[in-house]
Amino acid sequence: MSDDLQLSDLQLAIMRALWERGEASAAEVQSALADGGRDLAPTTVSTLLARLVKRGLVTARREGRGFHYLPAIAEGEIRTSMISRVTEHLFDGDVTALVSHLLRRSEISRDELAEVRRLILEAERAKENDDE
Amino acid sequence: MSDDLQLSDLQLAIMRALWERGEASAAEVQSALADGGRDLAPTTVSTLLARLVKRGLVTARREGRGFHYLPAIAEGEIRTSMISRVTEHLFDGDVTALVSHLLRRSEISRDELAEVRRLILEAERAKENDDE
DNA sequence: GTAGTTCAACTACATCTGTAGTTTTATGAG
DNA sequence: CTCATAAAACTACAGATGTAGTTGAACTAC
Repeated sequence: MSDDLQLSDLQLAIMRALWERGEASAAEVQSALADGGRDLAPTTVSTLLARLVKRGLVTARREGRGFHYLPAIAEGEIRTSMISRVTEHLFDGDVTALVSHLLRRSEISRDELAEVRRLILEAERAKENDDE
Repeated sequence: MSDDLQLSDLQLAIMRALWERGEASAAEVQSALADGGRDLAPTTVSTLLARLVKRGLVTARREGRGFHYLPAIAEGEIRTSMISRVTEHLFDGDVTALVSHLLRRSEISRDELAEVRRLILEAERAKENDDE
């Protein structure tokens, strides 16, 4: 499971634009990126999209004059795969160590901490009802 | 803070070898990688080390016939930087969302959950004594 | 239907990475 | 002092990525 789907920041930004919208034209993606501070030439964005299509992460569908691009993979899958990599290579696969690092290093607020605690308790309850 | 230090898996593997040992010769790094399943030519490892030196992440120190390489950056710093990136680009900077994902998606064991819960409570206590 | 506009397709190129061969240099053995 | 050896330095090259220009095809507005 998980074909090791690692994306660069820029590729991720593009996928995010698509995930948010469901689908979009190259021009729309270009604007989205520009709004996010990455003002790339339209051709650049098209090139990137074409590469993602080639790689199977995005589907292109003819839409009148041009194309519409839609994500061919779920955001959760990418998240899982990318986090796996970090956990694996940076913490020897020890999720606990990763969380520990997050709690210590990040500027995590009191509210966030409380929220995380809630999540944990919830996860524990879920595990209970789940005779593994 | 954090000059965006992103390392590839292979680069990380090398850094890990150095962090574990404090310092090492190219040959030692080569063996370490081989033990970890990446059997690269000695020259390849040297090339990689040279590049890391050039990039300032590793220091080379003459040691008799050859060199000894030592990490010029702490493991924690790399971890922070790489996790930041993931948090930023994959979860819009929302650490809580990242933890939530970890709890739901990862195969996290009951024991790990308990450990994480302990960490949270500890972090909360620490925050208390810390009139922000 | 002719010209302008808008995309997609194709081409280009620098940089980084993974990978390793070849050349040079220093060092230890004899 | 010479030779073998080992390690560093240099060179090479393919693939991925970031970036964008050029070309060609199709649609739009006259």
